[in-house]
Amino acid sequence: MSATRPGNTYHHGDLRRALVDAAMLEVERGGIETLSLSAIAKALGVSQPAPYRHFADRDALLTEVVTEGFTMFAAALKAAPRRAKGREALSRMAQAYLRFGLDHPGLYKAMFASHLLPQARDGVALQATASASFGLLVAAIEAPDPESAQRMALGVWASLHGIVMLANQGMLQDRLAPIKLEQLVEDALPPGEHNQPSH
Amino acid sequence: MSATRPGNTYHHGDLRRALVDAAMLEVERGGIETLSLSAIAKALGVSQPAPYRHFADRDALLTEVVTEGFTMFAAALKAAPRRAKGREALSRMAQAYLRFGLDHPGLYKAMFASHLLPQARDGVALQATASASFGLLVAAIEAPDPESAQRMALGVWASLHGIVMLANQGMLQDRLAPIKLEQLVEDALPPGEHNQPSH
DNA sequence: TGTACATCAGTGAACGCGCGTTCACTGATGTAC
DNA sequence: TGTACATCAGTGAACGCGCGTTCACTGATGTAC
Repeated sequence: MSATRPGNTYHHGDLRRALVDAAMLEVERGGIETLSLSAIAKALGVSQPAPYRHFADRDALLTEVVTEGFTMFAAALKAAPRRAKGREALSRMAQAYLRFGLDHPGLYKAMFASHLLPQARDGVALQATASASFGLLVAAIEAPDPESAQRMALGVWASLHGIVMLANQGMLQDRLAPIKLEQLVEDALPPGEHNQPSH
Repeated sequence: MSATRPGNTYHHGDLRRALVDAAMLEVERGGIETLSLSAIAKALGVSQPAPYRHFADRDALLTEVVTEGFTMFAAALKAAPRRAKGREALSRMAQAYLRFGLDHPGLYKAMFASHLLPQARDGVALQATASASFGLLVAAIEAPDPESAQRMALGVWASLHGIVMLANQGMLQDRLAPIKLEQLVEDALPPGEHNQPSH
């Protein structure tokens, strides 16, 4: 009866968990459009209406998937700088951003370019979750005042988002030649104090 | 019998043209996912299978829409600099890019973030069309050598793409405060010779 | 420990829907002579 | 100009499909006494 369902081992075991995992895989494989509740239920060896015991509808399951995506994403950004500080920390965070986007193309697109985020119902909660990640970026920027930091962070975010989306569309591979995506990310960051050499 | 169908005024008038126009409107309104051949046919007062006289399938119609989108896009970029040269020309082109993206959210997303571009069948032709626009961007960049120009253009492109996509998702409006999208675009460009003031 | 009951995660059948697409056709338009 | 024919853009009916979702149900699990 508790909200967190401690040891939920009913009939199936933990269908809710299994649904979210399967949905996440499907979002990665085929994107958000092709995800079908029926197909997932069938794949899990469960009847078609079974998912409705755990999710009000298709979008509710998708929202859960995307929410978990944002959590993973924030964790990746947070962990990236390790002990580094200042400009180096920002660089590592940006590279972690790129890596996450490339490693999870379907999930990333579902998070940042689907109908879920602009939606009235769950969009607000998702927006808040997404904002946490953006906050990490702002905090990693060194700027004279908060407004500059916000502005620079927006620029960096847009760049990273563009790089990830274009790369995942396959639109950069022919044009990169010797240039690497990592270098493109580095170029997108504000210059460091000592104008450090590219690596 | 000519390929261009000179005065095609058969039964409907010009169903092909009408289909593309209606599809473009639908892509703008509801995006690429919700576009339905049947619905469009019905809306045009024509039977459900009529579109198949002009397009092999749904994707063929969508490809046509996106191709026209790229043509409009390239024209907008090309026209933007007017008589300006150098850095000012680049700035105007970038602002035109932003404007196009904001004015045609559904079309822009269909062009740059749909399944069509990475597709084997028509993707190649589309990629070529898209490349023309990117070429305009490269040409507008002043750089010591072609490789630098390419690299800088990729950076600018990614920034613009990110700004457009995030803005159209509604993810920037709460964060911009006094910052304007146009300013964000300006920030994304390489600095000019005289470090000109922002306008 | 044993029994009666409440809860609730699953089932099976069915719904209405709109979709993309195929088919054989019809009838309007264009063309050759 | 008139007729016979070819072309081809449309129609009407139908297909199979998978979808999201609702419903009344069943049977396993958990709980109170």
